[in-house]
Amino acid sequence: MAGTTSSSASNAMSEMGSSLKHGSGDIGWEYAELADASNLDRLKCKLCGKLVSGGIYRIKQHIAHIKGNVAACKKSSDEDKAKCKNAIEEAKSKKKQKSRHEAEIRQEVIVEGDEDNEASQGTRRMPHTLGPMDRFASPIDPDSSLDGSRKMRQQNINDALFKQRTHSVHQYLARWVYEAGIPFHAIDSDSFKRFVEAVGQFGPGYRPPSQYQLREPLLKEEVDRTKSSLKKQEEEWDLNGCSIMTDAWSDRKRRSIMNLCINCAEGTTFLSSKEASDEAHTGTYIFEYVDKCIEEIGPQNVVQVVTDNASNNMAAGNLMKLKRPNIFWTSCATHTFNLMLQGIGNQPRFKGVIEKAKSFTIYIYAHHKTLALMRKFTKKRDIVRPGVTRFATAFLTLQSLMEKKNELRAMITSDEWNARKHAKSVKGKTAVNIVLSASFWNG
DNA sequence: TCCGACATTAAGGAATGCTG
DNA sequence: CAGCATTCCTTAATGTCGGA
Repeated sequence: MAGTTSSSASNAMSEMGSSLKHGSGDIGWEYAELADASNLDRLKCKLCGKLVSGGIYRIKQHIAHIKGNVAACKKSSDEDKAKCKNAIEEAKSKKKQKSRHEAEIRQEVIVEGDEDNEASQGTRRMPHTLGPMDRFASPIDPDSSLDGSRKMRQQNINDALFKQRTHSVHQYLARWVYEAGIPFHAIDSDSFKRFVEAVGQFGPGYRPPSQYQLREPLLKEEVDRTKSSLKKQEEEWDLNGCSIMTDAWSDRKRRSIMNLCINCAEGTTFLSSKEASDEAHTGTYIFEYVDKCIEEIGPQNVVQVVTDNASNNMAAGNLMKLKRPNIFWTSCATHTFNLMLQGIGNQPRFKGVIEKAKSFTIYIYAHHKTLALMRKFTKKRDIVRPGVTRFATAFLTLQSLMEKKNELRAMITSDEWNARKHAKSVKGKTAVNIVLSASFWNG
């Protein structure tokens, strides 16, 4: 769609012989126009009419009489030459500036107590421009003499110096972590350690990949690698079979997500997930999704499917039984347990207490001041809050309330509590009544 | 609910590399 | 050195989210 409109637009433009079409303000367009609307690399020099392929850059070279890729334009004036030359130089200097900036950043890096700093600065340029031979050099620094001396020195380095240097590297690392908002635990990951070691082995002048490299080629490589590393698991599937586990949940944006994981003796793998907000989670829907995945893995490998006990899942289970009678449809034990707790919780005797506890905790957490007050009295400990789906937490809440019984009672009878204006509201009073009532605590 | 600051994605274009 | 392919970068469009 977009392609057709843009090409028709460029048609119109080239008819007008205008360079406007290219939103780029590149000066080259003053001297060239598209020779062929469909081929952006094929350009015609406005001065001598020469056809040049290879894009606007070569037009500039053509005008500026820069040899190597195109024949020089015979009709360009000195002014034109200068203009294009400037444009090229400018772009080049811009690039240079960028790399110089980068180099400067590198230069700034001084690892304290690094007495061969001077020496390495001298050689820094060398690895910067890798020659053709570097390709064949061993992954470890090829310059053995330099490398050897450095290694020796590191071994002989005295403790204090070593510490100092480590510290100064730490600082650079920490700054990066803070600036970029890297989660702290990232530092513990093995891949990070490998990375650090790799940089160390590379020596000075390592250039990190660009954003582009990171998100396109490198990512693709990594995906392939991961896939191949899962080969082992797939073999295990073939050998001993596997189970599929599924669950649906809502993320923080209230999007509904369905997950499928595969479990086998080798471990658990995430298989796929699906955003299913706009689909009703009917049994058929779930069944189709799971069935598709079974098809992918190979029906002969799948032993069972594990789900929670929601009725739609049970419906899906029935469908599955019809289509694939040899696959077990198992409901999750935890969920069964959860349902049991829920059943207990619904009995009138517990229900009242739970309701009271709920309204009390909700009140506390609804206002930040009451919350702060509560934390003060309970010494920073929170009350476990009831989740809607996980019924066990209702009981955990009760337990945690019991633990803090005395603190809570002290809190609501304190002056600080009474000074709060919420305390006089209806909800506040209800909360107080709950905590003070013996029937609540005694169940 | 509207705005502004960012983040993410997609597409276009420049630069460069390779080959005959 | 022309022609084509590939890589890289920039820009424009679009999406997201917190705060007024």
